Amino acid sequence: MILKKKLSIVDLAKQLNISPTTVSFVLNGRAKEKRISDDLVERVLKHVEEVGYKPNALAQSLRTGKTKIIGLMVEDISDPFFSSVARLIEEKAYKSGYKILYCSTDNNTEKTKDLLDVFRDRQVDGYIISPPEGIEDEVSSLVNGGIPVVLFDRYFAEITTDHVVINNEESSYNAVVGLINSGCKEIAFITLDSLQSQMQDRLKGYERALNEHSLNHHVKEISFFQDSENIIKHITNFLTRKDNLDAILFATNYLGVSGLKAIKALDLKIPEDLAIISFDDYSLFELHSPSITAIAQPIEEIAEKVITILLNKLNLPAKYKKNQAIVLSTNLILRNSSVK
Amino acid sequence: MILKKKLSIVDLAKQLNISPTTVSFVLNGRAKEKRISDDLVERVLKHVEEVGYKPNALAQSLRTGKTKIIGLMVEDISDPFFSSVARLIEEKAYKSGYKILYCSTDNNTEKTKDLLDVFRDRQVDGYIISPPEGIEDEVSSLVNGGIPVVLFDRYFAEITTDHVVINNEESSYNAVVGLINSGCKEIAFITLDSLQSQMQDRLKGYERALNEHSLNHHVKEISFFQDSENIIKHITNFLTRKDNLDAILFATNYLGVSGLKAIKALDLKIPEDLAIISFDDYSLFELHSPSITAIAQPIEEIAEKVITILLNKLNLPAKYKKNQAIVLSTNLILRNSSVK
DNA sequence: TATATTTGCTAAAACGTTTTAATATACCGC
DNA sequence: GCGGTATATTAAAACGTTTTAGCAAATATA
Repeated sequence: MILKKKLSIVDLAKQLNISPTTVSFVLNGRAKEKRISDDLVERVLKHVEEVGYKPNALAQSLRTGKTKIIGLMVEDISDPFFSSVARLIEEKAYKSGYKILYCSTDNNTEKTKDLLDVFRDRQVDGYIISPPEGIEDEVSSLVNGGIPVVLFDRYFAEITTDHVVINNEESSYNAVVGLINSGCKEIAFITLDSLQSQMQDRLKGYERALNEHSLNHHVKEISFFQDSENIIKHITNFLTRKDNLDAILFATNYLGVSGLKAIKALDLKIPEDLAIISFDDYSLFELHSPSITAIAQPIEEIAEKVITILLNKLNLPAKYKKNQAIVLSTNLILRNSSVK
Repeated sequence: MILKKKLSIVDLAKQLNISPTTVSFVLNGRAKEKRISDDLVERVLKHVEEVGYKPNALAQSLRTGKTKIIGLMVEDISDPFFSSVARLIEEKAYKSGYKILYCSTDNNTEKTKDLLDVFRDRQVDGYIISPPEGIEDEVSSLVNGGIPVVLFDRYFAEITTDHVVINNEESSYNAVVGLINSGCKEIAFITLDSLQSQMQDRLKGYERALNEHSLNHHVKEISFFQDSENIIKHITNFLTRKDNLDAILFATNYLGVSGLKAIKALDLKIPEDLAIISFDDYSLFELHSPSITAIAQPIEEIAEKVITILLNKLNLPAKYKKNQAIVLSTNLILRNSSVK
């Protein structure tokens, strides 16, 4: 890769004594259609190869309106769930010639709106978003404007969009039933004070399981906008106040991690004093002593569905763009923390 | 954010009955310099505000040659170390109006070369790279071409570039000395078969510590291109063959994690049978039983230095662009796994 | 031989900015 | 009332593509 003065398609055309139009047609594979002679096609391609010409992507984008860039907004790229999904999405996107412009929303509505503006200014071709609360209108106008958008991890019930989520309610229902079957009676649900669909559904599943077995509800909602220190404090406080609990379901992996820290500090035994299940599996839960039962999301499948839907929308004619709502199943990985 | 037909600066000018040039000058804060009357400036700004005009970033980039995009290449965005650094870099970049185009290199030389081409085609203004082996020439030509590049986590001794790394040799030296002081005699180093600077330096530190104490070397190099399953197999095999070991230093966090899995499977006791220290701290090491001593990299500081250097290079005149080689210190977090 | 069709290629406009160089008017001193 | 300078604004070129519409020559049709 040597950085000479960059050649333009006009330079190229001059060198070949033909018009830029012809070069462009050849390069865009429209030679047959435009009846460029095979001789000339070959001459162009050979020369392009020789001088190592690369078109200016900006100029192409300006002219065509297509950037081949996908905007990816996740809650937090340093979260293991989101970074794993992002990794897989990136891989598949690059394979189809798309690049990823990314950002973390922090679940912050205003920040997200700004970021959407940035993406729009940059004219990304499509959006992949794990949306915070309060951006329904913005998502709507994108969708109504015919711009490909795929939501994941959560969605807005009020607006029709393509989205890929998991069966949150069923997942937490099954987890809680598992706890009940292993003898737990006072089961807490530690979650975020979030109205996002995935959080609400997880709550519903928890409540349904308890109701069906006539058990007491113990819900602790923690504000999303806390650092890890404070989350631990709140959980510690909750556990100290509620000293009759015998199990906890954590609604996200980082709540689970903070919970484990709190439990360790309080010197409680898992699962004897307290059985544990957490959403979102990862290596920590596997290696922990005792190992932690987790609701594993099908990360590969999520990424696969998200990018496939988006690429289809990007490349297929509008009439095929029916909205898809994909609901994937989780996998309850039973480990020692939930068996009394 | 409503998606009307997008207005151009020309439309705006027509509506105001002035020339696009004037609008452009006002919008770029060059009104004073260009002696646009205060009246007109106000009229323009008011109208821009009213119609919600946003300039087309592509056209701007095409004209100015600046994209306000930074290309970020990390080894693997789903690795906790890299995703944490990426997160912080992203945050600071956005604050200065820069966006991040990112990708994972997989430490794959060819893939990385392709990705560099993609970034160049997209005309990113600057590069942040944790480089794989074999891209010295590509990095050289960027640097020689006057394009801002900052390497991190590792660098190339043969070429002068700005880079931000940690004191790898000293860090592993100190870790090994720690193990020796707590009575270990047969200390293994499990690392990657990598010629990258950080890996070589970590190896050097290990060897120097052993040599100074006349102890036996036990180095296990694992190929980078393995999935986690195979890494565990190799470590298990190594541990089985070398049954006289009493301590291990892992050269990266995921080697550490795989090592813990292997150790668990072999039912060895930490630290009684085997003391453990790993590079790169994260929550798993803190919560593990016993907790795992780790060499923590100063993630905040790394991100801060990287982005500061890059932004300076992007915004300061060329003459100030002296290369900086930053070496930061790690923090050996002593936990139970390394105290016999 | 005149007319239509196909073949092979291109000129010029367009995308939406920024920037250079210029113009036109007003003001000033003398 | 004339040269000079400051003031206020703009026309046009440039960035590097793609694409529309069209031209000329060659071939087919009648």
